[in-house]
Amino acid sequence: MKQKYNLIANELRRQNIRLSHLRKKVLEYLCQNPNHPTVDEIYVKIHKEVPNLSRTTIYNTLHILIKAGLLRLINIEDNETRYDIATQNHGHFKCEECGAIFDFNIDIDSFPIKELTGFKITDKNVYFKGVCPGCLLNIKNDN
Amino acid sequence: MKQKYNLIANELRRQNIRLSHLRKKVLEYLCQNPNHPTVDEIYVKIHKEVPNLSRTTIYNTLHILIKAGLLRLINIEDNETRYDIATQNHGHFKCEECGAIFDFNIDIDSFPIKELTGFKITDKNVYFKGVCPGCLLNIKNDN
DNA sequence: TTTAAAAATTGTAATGATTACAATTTATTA
DNA sequence: TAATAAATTGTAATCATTACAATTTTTAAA
Repeated sequence: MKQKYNLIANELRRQNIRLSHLRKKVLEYLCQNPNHPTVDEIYVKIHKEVPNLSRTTIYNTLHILIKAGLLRLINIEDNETRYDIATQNHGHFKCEECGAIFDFNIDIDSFPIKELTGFKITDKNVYFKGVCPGCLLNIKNDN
Repeated sequence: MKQKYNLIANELRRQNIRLSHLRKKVLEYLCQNPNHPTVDEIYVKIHKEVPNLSRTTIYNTLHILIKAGLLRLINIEDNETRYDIATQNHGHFKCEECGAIFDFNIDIDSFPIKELTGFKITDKNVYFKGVCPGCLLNIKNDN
């Protein structure tokens, strides 16, 4: 958590992007909650400590982090955008029962795709959907 | 094109989903334009032939096809939802310069992910982003 | 063929996330 | 301390999608 925060803080400094008080808060939240939060989840939490916080600030900060290559935007459902500070090579599984998102390791680079030779690839995403073991159990028990 | 249309029409019949005049139009469009259209692209085209067409009808039809497992919703950007009638196992590459989406073959099932044992997986998606060869060439020539 | 019920379609209004932007506040530098 | 730049706020606009009641069309039965 703390290591990741420091790594990102350093990278921002290197890119001459100021880490203001509110941006620190957002970055702390993202590092402490790597559970792919929505904008609203971030806003509601920080708003408790900073009552006159604007949603626009959250959007601004997230956009800056994305532009700096330090945050990844996750599009699984078309009506909810989520953010992921863990930028290692991994996929996402979304449970359609409880809504939780699970990370899983997958080395996408190990499949060279010959149809994409000559393409410049800057971003690779894998996401699965289905039902997680916990919800599968609940569904069974309900019957 | 025609084969795919017939396959889907049969499956709809099997599921007791009526293929009305407008639904036929939408399905024809999707089969003839497997280039991952947006709702608006579909609407604008069919609206030319059917002037008093409602957008809601397009949404309804697409939802019905998705529910029947015959259409796939693609979320790459968070502000544009696209639809894909080709349901074979393939990935999508989106060019961030020209916006085009390219299909590529990838056999996702060939990577068993041990972290997801016990999960019920119903949907697997892979998408990449970057710049396509055509746009790479244009960028080079502009300099 | 006529009629009643069911399904499809329309069109308007509501929703809700995101963005635009001008005004204000805060931080930085000379 | 003053001048400048950057960050933040808050309201209004945008835009895709959904909700829903009214209307039209289709289906199936009498």
